[in-house]
Formats: sequence, structure tokens, C-alpha cells
Amino acid sequence: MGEKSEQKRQLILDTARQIFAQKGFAKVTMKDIIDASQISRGGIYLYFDSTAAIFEEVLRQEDGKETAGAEELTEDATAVDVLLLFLKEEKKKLLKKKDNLAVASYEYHLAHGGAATDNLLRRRMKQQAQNLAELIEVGVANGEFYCESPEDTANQILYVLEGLRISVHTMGISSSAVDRALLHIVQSLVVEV
Amino acid sequence: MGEKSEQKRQLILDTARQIFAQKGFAKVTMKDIIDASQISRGGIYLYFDSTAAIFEEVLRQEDGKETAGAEELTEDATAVDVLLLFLKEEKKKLLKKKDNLAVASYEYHLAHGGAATDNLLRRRMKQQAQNLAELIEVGVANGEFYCESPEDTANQILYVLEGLRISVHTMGISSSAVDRALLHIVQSLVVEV
Amino acid sequence: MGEKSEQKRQLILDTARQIFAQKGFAKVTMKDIIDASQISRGGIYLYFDSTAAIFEEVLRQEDGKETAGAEELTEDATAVDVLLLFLKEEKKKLLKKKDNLAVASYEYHLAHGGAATDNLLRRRMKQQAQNLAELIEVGVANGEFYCESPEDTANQILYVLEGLRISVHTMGISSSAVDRALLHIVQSLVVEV
Amino acid sequence: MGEKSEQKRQLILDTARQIFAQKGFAKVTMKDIIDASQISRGGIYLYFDSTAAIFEEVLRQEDGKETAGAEELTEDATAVDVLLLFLKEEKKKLLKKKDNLAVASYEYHLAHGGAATDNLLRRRMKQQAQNLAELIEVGVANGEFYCESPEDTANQILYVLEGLRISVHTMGISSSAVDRALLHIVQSLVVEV
DNA sequence: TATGAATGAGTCTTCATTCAT
DNA sequence: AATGAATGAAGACTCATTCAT
Repeated sequence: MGEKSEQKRQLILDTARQIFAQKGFAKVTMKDIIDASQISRGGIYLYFDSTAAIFEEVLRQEDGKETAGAEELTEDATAVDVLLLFLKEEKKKLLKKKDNLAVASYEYHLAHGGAATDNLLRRRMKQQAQNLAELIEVGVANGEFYCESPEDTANQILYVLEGLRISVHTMGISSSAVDRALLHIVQSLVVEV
Repeated sequence: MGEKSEQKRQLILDTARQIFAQKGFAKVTMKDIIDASQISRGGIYLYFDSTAAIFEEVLRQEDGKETAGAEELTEDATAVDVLLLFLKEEKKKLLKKKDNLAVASYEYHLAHGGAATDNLLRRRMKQQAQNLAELIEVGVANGEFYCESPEDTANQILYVLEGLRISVHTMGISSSAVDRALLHIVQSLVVEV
Repeated sequence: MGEKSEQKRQLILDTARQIFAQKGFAKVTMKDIIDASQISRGGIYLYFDSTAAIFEEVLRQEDGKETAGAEELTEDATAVDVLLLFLKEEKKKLLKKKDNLAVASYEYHLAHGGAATDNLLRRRMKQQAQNLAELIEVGVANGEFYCESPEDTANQILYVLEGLRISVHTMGISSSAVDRALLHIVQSLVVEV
Repeated sequence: MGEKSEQKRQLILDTARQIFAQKGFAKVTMKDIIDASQISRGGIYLYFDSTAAIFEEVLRQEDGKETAGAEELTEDATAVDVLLLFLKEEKKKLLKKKDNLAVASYEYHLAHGGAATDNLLRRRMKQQAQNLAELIEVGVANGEFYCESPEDTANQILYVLEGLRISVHTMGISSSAVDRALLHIVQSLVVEV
């Protein structure tokens, strides 16, 4: 019982995820999700109260997925290696057209006020900043990086990434522009040989 | 007549501007603008076809205003002075709550696809990047700044600003976080004395 | 403009009145009124926000009508004549099946809390009590009636009428039962010859 | 099983009774009763077809309770004593806010047409009228009351009570207004000393 | 008997847009 | 050029009722 129910709930979420990736958040209606899921008009309200509630759950699951992954490096990877991998991954996420919730996420958070206490975006950014700062510290200790304030630098990198992401979707900046920006990040950090 | 007509058009734009600044773009309806302007339900269509058309014009006028201003420095201002003033201004724009079209602009551009050829946002960013790059070159020549690639650095600064702007509205980052980020920009650029 | 608009408004009210008389208040939907009036789904909201708003206006107009009328007696009518006419009129209203808003009125006032300050029902009952008390005083002065407290008696008569009215609609009491009750009122008041 | 089943049925009725007392009849949904009882969405239909069916049963049980009670007088109570007690009880029922099915009962009977053959309300009123008439006859025989037609007077008293009851809920008449009306009843009946 | 997920009809309400004046 | 009444499509949501288990 609970199991079947859970399956349906997940079906709705998966379907909705696709729709949000296609249409963003604002334009998506309950009807869109109803028509795409195999559920009735009234049935969806057994699971979710609104598109916002659905999207929040989609984001939560997304967040769970993200935290996982990223174990593609060998033990003896250098800090530079890790940084490059991180940026490569970020670039991929930045530029991918399909299956990208970025626009929906922006629309949702813009519409629902960024100051919410349970803001996943902010929590995640803090986590990333910490990880990145640690990486930079390691790199500095190794002599790979030159950096006076790892924490500030980590944040700056994340702001650049965030700036690139929103720019991709609002200004249509090109893939090569992203490349140059990411390259510049690396260059300002890595000790020239 | 043409003049009266023009006045009415401008009245609509000014009124709409306020509304967009308050409510963003997505939530604003024709009715909102009609009720606030002194125009009839049918009459507004003589001037504009949609909220999007109105907002585009608002943005266009906004762009005109921006290009002006910024002459508050004396002739003998140093590059550092100019940079600091620029960042101070940007910070002010970043954080102001009232009369801020940022959210509306994001919502509009996210909804209407960032890839439009006549994208004002992108055009303006390019212009800013050029100005900033020139400033940095001057600073480098003066020995005020240390920078290997003024162009890339200029872009990076703008991406950080863009990242900060969207973060303010989606993550509710604090004023002090903005300060730190801006300070870090200056520090990475200015030659330590 | 205002005139045509006013006509439409009145058309809605007249149509709605019929429907309320047929179906009571609770079961009537906006759709019922829309379908019966010549107005569109959205159009009705230009005039009224809800069935309650419409019904309130219907009642208000009804109240206006009631205050009028009742000039069917000659100058030299006795107090008994007036009382008998009053009771005859009330009986007619009590028992009529068509064009009777009593059920709707009960449903509305039961659902919307009887304690509203602008309660038309209460205001009207007070007015009636006053008129009736005056009539009884006249009758007493004439030697037609015997009554120690005209005011209390007037109220009692009105409560009996109210009791009869609700009983007609909730217990289906018969016309002859109403007759007996009204007759008893007269008998307890009129001095036996 | 039959017993367990009966318990569940009664549980539904008791729960529903509370809800009807709170919300009246019209606004109560099956869902309300289901949520408050410990029964499943489908399960309730094994016992009752509709809120109306439930309410009818609630009323039937209520009727049973009422018939009981009222033995609080000693053997040698006078007719006046009995009348006063009766009116006191009725007043209490009239004015109590909690646990009062009056509004629900009105809503139900108004919506379901008062003419039903099995109308409990009418049956009960007849019973009360008979009892009251007998009491008055006793009082007249005792010389306590003056009354020419005990039956009509009994009915009139009941109509006044009914008029007061509906007025409490539709006009919000005050406790003191009820007092005056009841006092007037007694005064018109009791032989002045 | 009992469950509770699922259904879909029905209602309310808003909005961009049209059109007679 | 201008008005504002009117339209009807579209979306949100609720609820009684059914049905597979």
C-alpha cells in the first residue's frame, strides 16, 4: 500500500522534474503535471498541494543526488586535479540544455523570496564553499596553489560560477566564454611553473 | 495628439516600472498596470501588446539612464579610486530593495530565453567589460594594479557581481557577504604597498 | 453606459431572486445564476463577488418593496380591521410556495451567523414590533382590544408568526394549523362582545 | 461482529453529532466525519449513504434522549411549577451555544423539505403540544391558570418558542429578549393573585 | 467487512483580449 | 483614439463515490 503509493509519488516527481527542466517553474501548471503523469485531476492533491510543493521535493531529491557522486579520482590525485575535475563538472552542468533545472530553480527562488530559512541553495553553496576552501588549503600546503585567503577565494569561485550560470540563461553567453572564465580561475590560483 | 499620446505611453511605462520593481515580472498582469495607470482596459493595447512588450521598453529606457551618470570623480582620480567607486555603486544597486528591477529582469530573461539576439543584458555586460578592462589596463600602467589579463579579470569581476546579484535574490545572502566578496576583488587586483 | 450596466445588474438580481426562491440559498451556485442570466462566466464577477453578495442585494431590494404597500384600508378602518388585514397578509406570505425567499433567507442567515450588525431581519422585526405595538395601543384606547403590555404582545405575535414560518418550511404544518394559530392571536386580543 | 459493527456505527454517529453541532448541517462533508471518526473513506458507506442519512439517525437518537429526562419535580408540584420548569429548560436549550443541533436541524429540514411524512420535528411538536395542553387543563382545573382553549394556547406557546429559537440563530436576539417573551407567556396564562 | 487510493465531475475565479460605441 | 463591458479559455481545488485488494 504505502509502497505503491510511494511509487506513484515518485512517478509524479520524476514526471514533474522533466517538465520543470523543459519549461522552468513559473509556467508549469498542475494540469501539465497531471496530464504527463498517469494520475487524475484530483489524485495529485493526495500527494502534493501545489507545483511549488512538488518542485521543492524535486529540488530536495536533486540535492541528495548531488551530494553523492564525485568519486572518480584516484587516491593520489593532486589538488589541481581535483579542482580541474570540479570545474569540468560544473561546466558540464552549466551548459547542458536538457535535464537542467537551473532555470526552474531560479524562477522558483526568485518568486518565493530568497530569504527562506530552509533555503537549499544557500545551504548547498555554504557546503561547497567549505569543501572548496579545504581543497585550496591543501593545494596551498602542497605548493600547488598560491592563495592568501582560501575561504574568500572559494567564495569568489562560487560567485563566478553562479554568475556564469545565470548569464548562460539570461544572456546566452557562449560555451567558449565559460571556458575562458574557468581557465582564468585556474590561472589565478595555480602557481606558475 | 502625437505628443499627448507619447505622454500617455510614458505614463504607462513609469507606472509599470514601479509595479515591476515591486512584484517582479512574472506576477504582473495587464490588469495591474491598467489599474495603476490612468488608462482603460482596451486602451493599453493601443500602446503595448503585452506585459513583456512593456517590460522590454522599461528595460530599454533603464539602459539609457544607466549609460549616463557616473561622473562624480575629479580628473586626477586614480584607477583604484575609479574601481572603488564602481564597486560601491554596484554594491548599492545590488542591495537596494526598492526601485530594483533585478528580480523582474531575471524573471523576464529566464522566461524569454537568454539567447535573444537583441539581448540588452549581454550588450551591456560587454560594454562594462570593455570599460573595466580599460580601467585595469590604466591601473596596471600606473603600477596601481597587478594583472596579467585585464580582459579576463574584468569579465571575472562582472561574473562575481552577477553571481552576487542573483545570490542576493535567491539565497538572501547578507550585506556583509557582499562586502567581503567585493573587498576580495580589490585585494586580488591592487598591488600591496 | 452606467445605465446599461445597471440594467444588467438588475437582470442578474431578478434572475437570481427566482433561483433563490426555488432552490433556497445553500444549493445555488454562481453557475446557476450565470446560466439563467444572460451573462458570461467571468462577467458576473464584474457585478458581484459571490452568491452571498447577490443574495444580500436581493434581500435589500426585497426589504425596500416590503416597506411600501399595505395601503389598502380606508381611513376609518378599526384597529381590528388593520390587525386582521396584517395577519391575512402574513398568512399569505407564510404559505405561498412560489416566489418565496423565506427558505433562502433562513439558510443564508443560519449560515452567516445571525449576529451580524447589519442584520436586516432583526431591523425589520423591530420595525414591525413597533408598528404592531402602536396598533394595539390604538385598539386598547378604542376599547377594541384588551392588552396589558402592547409591546410584549406585539413581540409575541411576531414570534408566533416567525414560529409558524419556520414550521411551515421545516415541519410542513398545514394551512389550517396556521389559521387556528392566527385566529387564536386575534381571540386573545379582541374584547369579547 | 454485529456488535463491533454496532459500536463503529455509534462511534460515527457520536462523532458526527459533535461536528453537526459545531458546523451546522450544510457545511459538513463526508470527509469531515471520516477524518474525525476512526473509519476509512470507503468504510463509512457500509453504514451510511450520506451526511443526510447520518444526520437523520443523529436526530432520531436525539429524539429518544429528549423523551427521557424531566423528572425533577416532586409529586406535589403545581401546574405553575411544571410550566416554569418547562420554560426554563426550553430557554436553556434555546440559548446554549455548544452542543446545539438547532442550526443543523434547521438547515437539514429546510434543505430536505419540511413536508416529509416521517418528520420527527412535527411529531415531537405534536407530542409536546398534547403534554402542554394537558398541563394547562390541569392548571385551569386547579384555578392556577386562566385559559379558554388549552390546546390552542399550548400550540401558541410552542410557536413562540420556535420563533424564539430561529430568531436566536438568524437575528441574534438577546438572552433578555428571550426572558421577556417567556415571562409574557406565563403572565398571560397565570391567574393574577 | 474494511481499506484508502483513485476518479472525474463540478465549482470558483482570474485574465488577456475583443468589440460596439 | 479611447472606453469599459463582456467574453471564454484556463487553472486551481474539492468532494462524493467507486473499486481493487
